[in-house]
Amino acid sequence: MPAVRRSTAPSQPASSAPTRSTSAQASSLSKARQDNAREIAEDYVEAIADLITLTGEARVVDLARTLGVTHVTVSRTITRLQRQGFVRSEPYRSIFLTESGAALARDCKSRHETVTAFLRALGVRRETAERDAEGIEHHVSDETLAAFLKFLHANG
Amino acid sequence: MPAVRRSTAPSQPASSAPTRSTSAQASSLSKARQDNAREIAEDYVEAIADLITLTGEARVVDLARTLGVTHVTVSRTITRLQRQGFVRSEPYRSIFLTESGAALARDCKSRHETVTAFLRALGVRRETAERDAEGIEHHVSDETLAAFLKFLHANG
DNA sequence: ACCCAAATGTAGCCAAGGCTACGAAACCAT
DNA sequence: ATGGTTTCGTAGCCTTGGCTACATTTGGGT
Ligand SMILES: [Mn+2]
Ligand SMILES: [Mn+2]
Ligand SMILES: [Mn+2]
Ligand SMILES: [Mn+2]
Repeated sequence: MPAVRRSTAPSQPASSAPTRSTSAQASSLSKARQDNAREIAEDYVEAIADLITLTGEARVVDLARTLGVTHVTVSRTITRLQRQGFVRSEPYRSIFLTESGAALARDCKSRHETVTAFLRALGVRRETAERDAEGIEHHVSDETLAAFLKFLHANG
Repeated sequence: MPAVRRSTAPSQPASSAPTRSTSAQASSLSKARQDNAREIAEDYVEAIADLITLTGEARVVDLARTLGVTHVTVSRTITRLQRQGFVRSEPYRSIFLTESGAALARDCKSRHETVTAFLRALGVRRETAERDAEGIEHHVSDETLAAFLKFLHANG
């Protein structure tokens, strides 16, 4: 008798179906992948802006402390951010934001604060709101952000 | 005269300050890094569960379409998920969720739906809600999720 | 049975984020 | 000015997510 082969589950035609209805979902999902580097960039420029405001300059060690990574990781990432035009820096000097980088930082900080305030308004504890906002901030579209602001204005 | 050295910005003591106040923030941020693989895992198990429900089985090609990546990427990721105990699969066969994987899938799907419904309730358009939820779902803590649900019940 | 198209796997490449270890530069006191 | 501490850079390693090109296995049709 022929070996049983076939998996142990099926019981339905399967296959051939998913081809069109899923493509919409695919775009939502595939996006989320490559965007990792962009999220990192956002956290960096925001941290750099904060450090400059708070201490006058952004140094590698300070960024490493703020971001919770080693100075090596910061150093290499700064190289990438410079290549992408968000910062400029010279060896052993502190780091500066370019116009583009500063603009991104402003945008990120704004989103960060809106998300945090929104979660707080919903009754989430400060610590949790801060933690969740740190991740959520990178995924709120302008439309959703507007909805958050509208809610805040209505429940101020 | 001694070369000018020093960067072109400062004007403040700088340094030495950020060391304690930043550590809280660091934990929020450092988290967001390594968690990338976990987010991917969540999207995979959720997609696998959906495919099994919809078509009876989850095959590599279907996953590739759903997730918007090539079958090669899916294949390798499945290997990792198997190593981590979320799925089991044999060469050329369809993919199954383990108990652990199924549990994670249920949790993710639940979060996904709650976030989507919440955004919809806030007035965000369906398409935008779907897209944003796909990213936000991975960053919502139990506490925040509870706040979302509370809002939904109050504004059902 | 056989053949071919589709599905899956493999090899090998890249970018990115993380790390440790170690060397070089800068800075601060003495 | 010199030396020690701190900061920064480099080398080299790992993991992961993506890809193309190519090999292999399945499975359906003739
Ligand atoms: Mn963040
Ligand atoms: Mn932030
Ligand atoms: Mn997702
Ligand atoms: Mn999802």
